[in-house]
Amino acid sequence: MARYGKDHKQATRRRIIETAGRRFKSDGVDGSGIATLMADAGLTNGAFYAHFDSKEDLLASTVAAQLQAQREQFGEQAAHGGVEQFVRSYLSPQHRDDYEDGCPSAALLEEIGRCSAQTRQAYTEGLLAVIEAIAQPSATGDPQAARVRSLTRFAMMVGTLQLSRALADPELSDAVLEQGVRNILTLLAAPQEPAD
Amino acid sequence: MARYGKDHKQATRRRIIETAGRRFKSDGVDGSGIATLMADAGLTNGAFYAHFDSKEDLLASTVAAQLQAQREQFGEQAAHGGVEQFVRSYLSPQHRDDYEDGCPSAALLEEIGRCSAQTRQAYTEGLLAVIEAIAQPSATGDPQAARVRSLTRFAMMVGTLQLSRALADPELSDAVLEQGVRNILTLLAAPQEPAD
DNA sequence: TGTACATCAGTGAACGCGCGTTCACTGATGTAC
DNA sequence: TGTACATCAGTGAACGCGCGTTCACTGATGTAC
Repeated sequence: MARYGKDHKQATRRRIIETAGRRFKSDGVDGSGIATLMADAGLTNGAFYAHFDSKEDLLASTVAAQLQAQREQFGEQAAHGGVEQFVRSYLSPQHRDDYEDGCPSAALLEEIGRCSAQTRQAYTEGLLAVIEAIAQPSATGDPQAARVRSLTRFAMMVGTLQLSRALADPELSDAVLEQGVRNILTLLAAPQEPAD
Repeated sequence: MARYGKDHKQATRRRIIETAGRRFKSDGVDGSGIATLMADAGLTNGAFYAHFDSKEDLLASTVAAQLQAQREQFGEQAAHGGVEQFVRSYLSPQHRDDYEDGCPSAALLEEIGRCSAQTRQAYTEGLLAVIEAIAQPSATGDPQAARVRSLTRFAMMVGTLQLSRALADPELSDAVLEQGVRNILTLLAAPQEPAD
């Protein structure tokens, strides 16, 4: 064996992915250079390619890890506080002002939309797993339709959070978040299949 | 006078802003270099700084122009086809697949969120003007509350379009757009101020 | 009418810089004997 | 136990490249006389 234990390299890789997730979310993918990403993990730029094939490879791994962490977090929130508390927490000023620890979809959706089909595939699968974790377990009828409803409500929460981040007027931003909560609760209470 | 008429430079500036809007929306701001932006307008890179102070100056001007064009377009759509047709058109596969001619908010919201306060101020004002153009003229009660409701519904449409662009599964993407239309129509039909 | 000059939108080469990526090297450890 | 060697995660300088930005220059036009 070499100078490190057999789990050392794997642990380093996980650490890079973890700090890169925070950096990507706060500064954007194009705004985060390899040297900075590695410095965040306590390393120098040269070691990067011992762990990843390319920057896009890191992005795909990071997105998958972020979504997995979100799935666990949302699952707990939904189990403890119910759906309403989850919605209030997502559409809160605290979440709006915290890019680093916030929702990866809200921070990276646009850039993911412009990525390769492979990266988008990884995103799609990870997001569907998140959706399963927060979906109403009591949902009746077609499970595929219930999945689409949850996914769409989630997209609407993402858009609301993104707009609240872009608005320059803090009061307006707060009001949009509050209205967003009302809208999502309205959708959750509405009859789900009108006429068909 | 010089070799061009007195409106020539102004017309060139408008042309740069117009082509830059399309390029920014399809390739992203960081993905669009000055040389490419100028070539799109039939010019070379050197002429850029006779028209704009910096790339961010162009971005702010472009965002303002894009929102003004969208205000006119949405105003016509809402007047001719009503709100429902406007929603169906916004959340359509055609719009999803057309970045260049599509909604500037859907393409640039994330990047705007990371911009200077000045650029975000320009965005906020332009977007509020768009919202005025599509707001229900028959809206009752507090006009500020009606504005927030319209803005939030719009944010939700933006998020739905963005997610449909990021999903790798075309059928799922279509289904999310359709569910998005249903959700927005549900919100439009819902009583607007439950209990207060 | 003809010539010399002023104007200024646009050209295109060059600037320094930071990017993603490569690679020869380091040095702490485990293994062989 | 002691010495020589193999391993390999990580270092740090260097690569070519395209970025945003600058600037001396061009050349078609209008003006002066």
